[in-house]
Amino acid sequence: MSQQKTSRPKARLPRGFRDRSAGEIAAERALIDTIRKVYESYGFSPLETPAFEYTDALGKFLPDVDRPNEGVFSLKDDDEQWLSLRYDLTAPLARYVAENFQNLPKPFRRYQVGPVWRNEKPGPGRFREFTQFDADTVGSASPAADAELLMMTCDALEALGLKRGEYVVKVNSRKLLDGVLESVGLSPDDFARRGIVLRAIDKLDRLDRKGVEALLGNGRKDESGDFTKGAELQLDQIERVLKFVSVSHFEPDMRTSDWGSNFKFWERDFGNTANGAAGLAELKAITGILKVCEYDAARIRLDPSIIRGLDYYTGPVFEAQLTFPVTNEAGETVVFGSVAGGGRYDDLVARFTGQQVPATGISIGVSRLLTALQSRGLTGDVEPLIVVLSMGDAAQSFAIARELRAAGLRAESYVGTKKIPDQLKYADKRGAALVVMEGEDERANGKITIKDLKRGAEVSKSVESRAEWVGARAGQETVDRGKLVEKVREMLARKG
RNA sequence: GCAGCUGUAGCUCAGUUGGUUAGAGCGCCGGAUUGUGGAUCCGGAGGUCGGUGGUUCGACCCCACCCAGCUGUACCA
Repeated sequence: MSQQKTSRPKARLPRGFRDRSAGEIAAERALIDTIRKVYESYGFSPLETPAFEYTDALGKFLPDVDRPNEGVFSLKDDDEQWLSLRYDLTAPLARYVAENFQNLPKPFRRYQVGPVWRNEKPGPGRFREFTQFDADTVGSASPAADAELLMMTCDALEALGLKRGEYVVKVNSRKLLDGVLESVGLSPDDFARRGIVLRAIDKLDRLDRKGVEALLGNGRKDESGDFTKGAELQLDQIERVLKFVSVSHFEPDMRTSDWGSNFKFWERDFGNTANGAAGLAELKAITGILKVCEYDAARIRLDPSIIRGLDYYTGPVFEAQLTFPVTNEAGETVVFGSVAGGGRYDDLVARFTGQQVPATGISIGVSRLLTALQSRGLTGDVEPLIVVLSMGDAAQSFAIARELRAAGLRAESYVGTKKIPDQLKYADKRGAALVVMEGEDERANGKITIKDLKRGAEVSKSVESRAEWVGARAGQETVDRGKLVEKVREMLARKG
């Protein structure tokens, strides 16, 4: 026996994964339904792809090694080919488009919602399995496609109950930053240093100006003593880069709701570079559309510090942020990061077909958004539950439950083996609204008893002794058997 | 990956300056109460004190290594 003990498995969740129960599921379902309605109203259609893709389709082999990248969950199929769990919904879309190219309408517009997996170290609010909700337009190079996604994101957030000013969708273009770097004298081919600069700018949210300066220069040491290598820029180069991104970050006075003045400022600064000019042209086209459609800078704002993930974005990049404070599980107020992000990726499909297919998309982080919205009381509604106690044979209580279900109510019959007090405890724990009892007494008199658990709980607060509590029969009524459904409806309505 | 902190019952945690049978609360099971959820009381089950090795007459406690978790940081397509 002691041998068996040592081999007993420990009941534990793999780290970075979560169990989710009724309340959260209902809330997520409501959130997804709301977004879905908005996306469908724009003409996007659903697509589902499997959790697994061939690792090379995801582009996730380690450089020069015949083994998948760390960061994805991978396994070898029995034909020796590597499979990986998808880490986002964009790579599977690119594969789908490449595989079905000739049959798809162009532009191809689809939305997809589902879990994605990342094999990384989890942190507070960061998991290895989470849900994303994506919308993409494939096969259009027009800034109209980008502008539409921005407007649709605003509509979705507002459909979820967010007010103007409680969120902001920020736009930038990768080409702008390339223009800045070019004008500063950093070669576009210096990928390593460019990457460090991008990452440093991406950290503006979390670090102060000094920290970002250090990362752009010689490097930075954090509180734990760990050192991060910097981009080795000269002081005047750092100055120019920070001036560009600081439009919205360090100098609130320069934050402008007038898109035009930003453009003038940037044109002077780096409009003469090829990348800079191209980026400005894109953004002007997008903002022109937004203006006419009356999505002003209170909702969608240019922000040069928006960078997003490094690799596949080729033009405009987007990020939606919440502007109100959010309380986390520990009860602390936290600055909530982005709840959606995306951008233009013109080269992804070309990986498969060799032909460039312009594409743009945005992805809502469902799990994160849910956390934020829950603190504002967005919850899914669940039909009240009625528990029928088992007081004779099971068939009897099943019959009552069936009668209630036939009337469109949500009813379950107790299928355990316990006595009445425990059955009531069970109903209580389930959060049931009502309990129905039909024992020998009732049956003999053609009656049935219905108990309102919430009202009973109220009564118990003023009850001292057990005899009194038991005798009170709190919140319950006994009526003619034939009036079951009628009475149940009445009691449910009374609560609401 | 790097750094710091933490591992004792299903959960949250006490505890021993090294000394026989390791504790509490919650939860669970049974009872007081054969058909009434709260409150209260009684009883019970549940632990190789993260693992391995060492020091010692003796280790849950001290030492070394390992493992896991947490926090920060890096990476994050």
